[in-house]
Amino acid sequence: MNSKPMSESTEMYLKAIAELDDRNSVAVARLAERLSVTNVSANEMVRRLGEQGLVLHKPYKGVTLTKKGRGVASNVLRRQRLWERFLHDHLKIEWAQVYDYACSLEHATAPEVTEALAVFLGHPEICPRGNPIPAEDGSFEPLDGILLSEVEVGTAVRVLAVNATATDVLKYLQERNILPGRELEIVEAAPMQGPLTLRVEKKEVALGLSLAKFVIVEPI
Amino acid sequence: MNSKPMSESTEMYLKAIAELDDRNSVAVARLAERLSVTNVSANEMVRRLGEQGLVLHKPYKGVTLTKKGRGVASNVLRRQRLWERFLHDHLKIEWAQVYDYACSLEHATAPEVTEALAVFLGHPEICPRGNPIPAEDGSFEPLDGILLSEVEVGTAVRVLAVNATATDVLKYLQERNILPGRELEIVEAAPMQGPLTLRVEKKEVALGLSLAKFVIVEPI
DNA sequence: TGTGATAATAAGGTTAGCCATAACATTTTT
DNA sequence: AAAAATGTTATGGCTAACCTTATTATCACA
Repeated sequence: MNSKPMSESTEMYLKAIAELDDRNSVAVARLAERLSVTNVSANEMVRRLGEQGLVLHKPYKGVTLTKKGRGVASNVLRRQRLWERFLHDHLKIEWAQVYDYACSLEHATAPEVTEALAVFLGHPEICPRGNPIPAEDGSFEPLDGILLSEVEVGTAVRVLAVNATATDVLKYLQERNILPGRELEIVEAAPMQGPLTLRVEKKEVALGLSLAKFVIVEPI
Repeated sequence: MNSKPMSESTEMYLKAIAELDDRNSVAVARLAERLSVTNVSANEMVRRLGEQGLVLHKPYKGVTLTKKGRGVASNVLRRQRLWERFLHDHLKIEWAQVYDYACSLEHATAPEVTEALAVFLGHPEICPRGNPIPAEDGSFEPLDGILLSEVEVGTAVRVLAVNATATDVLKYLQERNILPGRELEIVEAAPMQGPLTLRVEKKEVALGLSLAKFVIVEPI
């Protein structure tokens, strides 16, 4: 086993790559953006991660997790999402804030605690945001849904997951009832990358395309 | 409110002082010992804490928490001990390991999470090691017991709390059933700072004086 | 094919928290 | 009161992650 403790920073980078990754690679600039660091810092860190064999960086082509890196990332996601469940279901913390609080806890959680937590929670399979919780061995089945931003006008869909992580974005979506499990219909899509108009819970709401990219849905 | 986030290191120092403190002051060397850093490092850190108004350091006389420092320390202890309760009562984690795991979690816990946890746990008053859990405002009533090392031979006592923090020490005590709530009798005290012989749960066990100093008891 | 946008690297700086070694100050013990 | 033990400060060094500014490399498109 090569389970030397990873630094918090390392874990955050690997997790961010896993969260952004569409099974392909992630631009270092996207990474920098999500982690709120400069491009230069992200590049430095990516180099370090590469030296540790956690990622593969092809300059100008993006970063990919190695097998080892993916393992660590799954593990982080598992801890993160188990804590999300606990905070939401048992501590009754507001949906939009759960991600953020869980994020702090995840780095402070030993394997034994993680597994005890999983048992306590009854081995949940998805987190409050709708994402699958990786198993202890890192495996999980990816959601098969499509981005809300790519749905045709007139379609009725059900929200599978919300992939945003910033609390303010989550709050915004929560206020508009765009939450896992809810059903909605695309009423209109404004031209020129304009906002969508959705019918949610009998009300019409407008949603910018960039936010719609955070929402994963399936047709119903 | 002066609640800028304290660094993990700062929290650990303040907590250590609070845990060692007999309402008086703590030698910097004791602090260094408990935190496993060199004396030089501890002195440096104490200087920094002094500059922030968290402690008072009288050279050669020890460190004392200021009002502000004590407030922060109480807060850390509250988080620590609430997590201990959770890990022990709900996650069923072994008594001796709870302190250590809780220690990592405490630094990653926002006030809102702390209070939600307190509610979830039903506002417990003592941690699994027997120590009082400070209230949200930092107040708590100190235990009034005496050190096991100072009890007269022949006395029967009840364990109130175990003040050790190192997992191996806790394991050692756990194996010998020296746990909060247990009753025991001092059978013999070897001369020259020698070990105590105790009767615990009908068995006799020997316990070195330095370990006995971790155990707080009350006569019965 | 050249040009503007984007990505990467180079160079030098900052901070917190640690380390070792050595000198100096004080307290405690003899 | 001197010696031994202990505590403190001074110096100089280290590391991980960040930063800024400037330069260079590559890509993508007109």
